[in-house]
Amino acid sequence: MTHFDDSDAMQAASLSARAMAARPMPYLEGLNPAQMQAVQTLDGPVLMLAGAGTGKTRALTARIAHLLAQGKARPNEILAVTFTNKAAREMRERLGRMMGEAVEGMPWLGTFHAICVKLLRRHAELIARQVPQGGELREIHLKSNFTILDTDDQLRLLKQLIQAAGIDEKRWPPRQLAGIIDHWKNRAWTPDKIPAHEAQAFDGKGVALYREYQDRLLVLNACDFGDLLLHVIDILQANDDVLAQYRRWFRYILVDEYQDTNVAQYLWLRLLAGGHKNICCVGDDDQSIYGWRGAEVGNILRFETDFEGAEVIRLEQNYRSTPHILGAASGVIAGNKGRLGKTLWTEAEEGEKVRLIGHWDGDEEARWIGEEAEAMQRGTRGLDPYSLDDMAILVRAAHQMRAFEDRFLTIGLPYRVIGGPRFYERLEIRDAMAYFRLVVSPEDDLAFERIVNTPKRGLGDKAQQTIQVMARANGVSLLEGARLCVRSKTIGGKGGKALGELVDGLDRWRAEMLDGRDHIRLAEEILDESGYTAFWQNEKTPEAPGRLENLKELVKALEGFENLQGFLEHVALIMDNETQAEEPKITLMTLHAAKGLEFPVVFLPGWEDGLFPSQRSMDESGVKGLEEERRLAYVGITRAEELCTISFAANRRVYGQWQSALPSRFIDELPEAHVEVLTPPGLYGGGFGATGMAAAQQSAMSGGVESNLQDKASKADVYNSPGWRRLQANASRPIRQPTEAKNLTIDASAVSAFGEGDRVFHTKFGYGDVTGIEGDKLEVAFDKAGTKKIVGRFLVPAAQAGEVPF
DNA sequence: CGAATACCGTTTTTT
DNA sequence: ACGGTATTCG
Repeated sequence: MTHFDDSDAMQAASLSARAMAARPMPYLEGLNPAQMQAVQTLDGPVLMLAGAGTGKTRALTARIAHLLAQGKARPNEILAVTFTNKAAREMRERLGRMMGEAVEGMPWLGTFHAICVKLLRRHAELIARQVPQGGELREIHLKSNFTILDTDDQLRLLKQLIQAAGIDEKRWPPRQLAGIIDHWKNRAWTPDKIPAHEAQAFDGKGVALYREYQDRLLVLNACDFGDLLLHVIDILQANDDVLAQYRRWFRYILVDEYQDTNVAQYLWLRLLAGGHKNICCVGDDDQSIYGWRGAEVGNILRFETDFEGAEVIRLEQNYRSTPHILGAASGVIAGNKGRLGKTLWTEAEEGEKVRLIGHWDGDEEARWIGEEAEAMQRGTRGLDPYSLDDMAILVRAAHQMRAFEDRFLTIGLPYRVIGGPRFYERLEIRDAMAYFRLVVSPEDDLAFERIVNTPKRGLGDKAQQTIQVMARANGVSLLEGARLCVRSKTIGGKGGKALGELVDGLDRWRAEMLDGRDHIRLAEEILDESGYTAFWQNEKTPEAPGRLENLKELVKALEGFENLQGFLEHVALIMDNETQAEEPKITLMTLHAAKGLEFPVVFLPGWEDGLFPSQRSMDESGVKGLEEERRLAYVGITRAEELCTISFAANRRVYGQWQSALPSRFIDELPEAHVEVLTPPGLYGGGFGATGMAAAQQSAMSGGVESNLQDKASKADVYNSPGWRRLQANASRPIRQPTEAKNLTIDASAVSAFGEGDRVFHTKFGYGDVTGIEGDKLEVAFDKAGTKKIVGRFLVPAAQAGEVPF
């Protein structure tokens, strides 16, 4: 066994650490007393309770700098864990800036998963299982070149196991089983540790399937994301020598976003921090919003008892938001029980109150926010103009974004959506990666299954089953099975020929790779010769051009790596889609995605009971669920630096059905002193001056809407919540009216660019025909997406977008 | 085998 | 309403 071969290096490292001795400490400059304490309390357990916007990353990086400068540890002796690659990258960059060239490395700064992969590659052999194979039990070890499965592979595997067990897939879908296994893994429960009351899961067969799944993974030499952590815990628990080694090695441990840790991560940290207890956890119990995926707020609440003698340091001075915004946020979060408690304060100017406005329906809400954003862009009511980059709309659920997208496309307001599938989990990227995987590891059966009929090669279920049978009968991989099928003509005809070509292609690419051919060229060749590129070129869906674009990006991403193997090693964990700065855009994202971000101007729409707080959350998790929703509200408000606008709609289309709702109970919890109620025109006798064209337009619109909506709730019902009435009584200012004459400004270039009957392309809606022109907006009948009104600058002539007539 | 149709589910998401 | 998937039909 060779897993201790780094120990000499460790010794050397800690010796010269002391030699580094004290140096000037510029990184301490400008820290407030609490931050200073958090930075300088180096030994023993520390809980840094860092409220929103209190400079936690700054303190964290300064702390690392201090550890290094004080000679307490060398860069490779500090374990610094984050949840996301983004957070890890940010910390690394900041540290680099702070320390100059002094730190190269920090090899152990990374996500839980990235660090686990590193550890697991060293000690994979220590993971062993008795797996039934060919009628007897065989001990199988994990090998250090294991592959990391994506969710798709995982699901396919589970589906196979469910089918093999003769379970009805309809009633017991693989997704559900994946969820259950994930839940168990979050708790660090291996198959033999599932408590009795949970063993009934999945028709009583969950545990058995879990066990089979783990067996299969080992045979495939693969891990899912949960395993990365679980295996490392297993190794540390079962091998005292390894544990002791790492406890000595990681002299100081730092953990970011501690409130998001699950049980497995907690156990992992406890194991590693067990000796010296030099662990500093940073977090905010009020921002724990990931309970639904296994995060345990309890971890942070229990910190002081878990780590005896822990020092708790509160960061409470906020550098982000105005007093009104902080006041509103504090008022809401005060409704939660069992908090560790913090009082945020700021030296900032009072600023604007949080604004609250109700709308008749979701479309009107989107319309109002769109116009408000445009007004802020120009500068309104004596406020300086804001860039669209300074504004964000934060929603509870992704489907709320649609109303905004539709509206913004119509008025031509540039927007950007954060979230959605990450680059590497997109269909085309995973397909391409499967090809690469298969070239690098021909025995990767999951990759083979993925691409054997992608692009279509005339190899359907039947042919694929034949390959499976052949492979199993001969005890070889699917690729080899396929080769046998071709040779023996078991699969003949068109499909057989195509399969033969695929097998030959894979052989050829692999040979080229082993010859040391340039991996970028090779990647291009693989995608071209396999027909994958052509497949998307022939596809006429609106997504196709984007997918080809992504494939190009994928090949470009290869530049950063030595070879295909190296690329595949890292890609599953590291790749995200970095969006490059373009023209200013308003940002649209979920509240969850907004955690850790900040914007001068924030809109929080959809504050209606049932939507936010989410009914489902309350049904499933009761008070705990409601409290998590409340923390989400807190997170949302505290994203705002200067101006925060909360809104709700009385009526909303949900799953195609109009539904009315009451204003969110969180609205009732907003302290009056920090809130200004904007009065919607027309709702209270229309006493506010709607004038001229804008008013006419407004009433025309609501009239049109209303007539279609007989079943909507009456206004009186809707605006009757106690909190809303209380706040309404305080209403100070009429709503800003839609801006005069906007529709008279016509973008001449847009008008002249297209004519009726033109064939056009839109990146979201695909191809369509121009059926009408109104001012600067075009009415386009899209082939797939229906008829939309769109500003000309979002459209491209179809021929230019690559559509081939007929 | 591949295209047309029936059916289902529908909060939040990282690695 | 809608989009993804599973089944059915040609």
